[in-house]
Amino acid sequence: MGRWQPDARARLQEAALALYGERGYEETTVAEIAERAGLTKRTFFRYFADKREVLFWGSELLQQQMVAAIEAAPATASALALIGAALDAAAERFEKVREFARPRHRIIASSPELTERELIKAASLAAAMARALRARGFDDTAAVLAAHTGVTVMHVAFVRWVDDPDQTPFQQIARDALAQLREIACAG
Amino acid sequence: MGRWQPDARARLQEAALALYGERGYEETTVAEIAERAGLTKRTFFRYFADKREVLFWGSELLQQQMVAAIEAAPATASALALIGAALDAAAERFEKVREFARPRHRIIASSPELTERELIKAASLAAAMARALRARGFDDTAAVLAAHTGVTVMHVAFVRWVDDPDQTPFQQIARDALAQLREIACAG
DNA sequence: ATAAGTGATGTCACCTGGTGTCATCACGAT
DNA sequence: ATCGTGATGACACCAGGTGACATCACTTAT
Repeated sequence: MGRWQPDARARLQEAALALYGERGYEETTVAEIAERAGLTKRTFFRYFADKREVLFWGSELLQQQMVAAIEAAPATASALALIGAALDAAAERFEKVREFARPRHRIIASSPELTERELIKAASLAAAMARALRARGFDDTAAVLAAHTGVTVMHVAFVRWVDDPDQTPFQQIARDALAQLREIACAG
Repeated sequence: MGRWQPDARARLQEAALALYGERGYEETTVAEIAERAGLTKRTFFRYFADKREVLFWGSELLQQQMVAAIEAAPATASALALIGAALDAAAERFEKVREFARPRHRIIASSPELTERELIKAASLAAAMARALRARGFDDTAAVLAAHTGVTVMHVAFVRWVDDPDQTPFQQIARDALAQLREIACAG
């Protein structure tokens, strides 16, 4: 083994998740996270842009998979069908990280600063989905509306899923929510 | 005139808007804003919780008016009709501040930090609208979906409105967007 | 085998956002 | 004239974040 332990990034993530959970986000210091990981504050900021980002590393993966699902759907698909395909992709990803999703979500929900960061990630996801929809011929307004709507449905479903005692699959919860949205928009 | 010039808050807001516009948000220091307003850094933080909040003071007014519009609508109104009423209220408010809306929006869009703050304000608005919808008998999921959808439509319309060379009324742009959303959700 | 180079880390100094605490001063009330 | 009150200033301090440079293990060329 060399001078440096491997997986510095993963160690920092684990340390941060643990400390944020134990003592709260605001009460945790970057220096403490780094120390717990056997590193220094300066090194923390070489791996993560700021104190919040350590909880969001890897969130581009979800974005990539949802965009890919939109691109891969049959050419005849409606906007709502494309959103459904993206949500199925999200379901696949979420089920894979179920174990971490709950504590992470609890931490984020407990801090306005972290909630802000999550919201801008969601906005970035929506923008990426809108690009994919535009690329499939939808006009700008329709693409943006559909993309944001999809992200909203995802978020609503996520909150229900992460605290669901029955462990209902995300896919089912999301599909129900999407159907409910359709009712709202088409009724009256 | 006494020791203190009046309207310290307004002076701080003006100074901040001017400096953020001239030199950029990140490049502007709270001490500089305070100095331009004839005050000190400490006093700035007595009026505003942080460097971002100075651009968002008064945003509860929009929320109050949109919620009030939902509460005041006829009892038979559908969820979509209630969103429409809320958007009309937003239109009224936006037209009143048209002059400031553009430079302020430019500044916010230029800084991720400020965008984050705007997003959490939007989320708070959506939560308030969802409460109002629940109070009118909608179940939780429907209320949250409708409220977020309304905020999305508002935002899409706002971005078009603020840069529209024809100065089309916000109300019209928002109504068009809402109709387009309906098409998306009900088609296919 | 030794020297040079490379990449990850540590060290240190520094700026700025943000807060707690106490002093100060103008004003109104007594 | 005195006293209280509320807004402000002054000052010290902490933590997030960054730039610059030193350090050390490991690799590669000679």
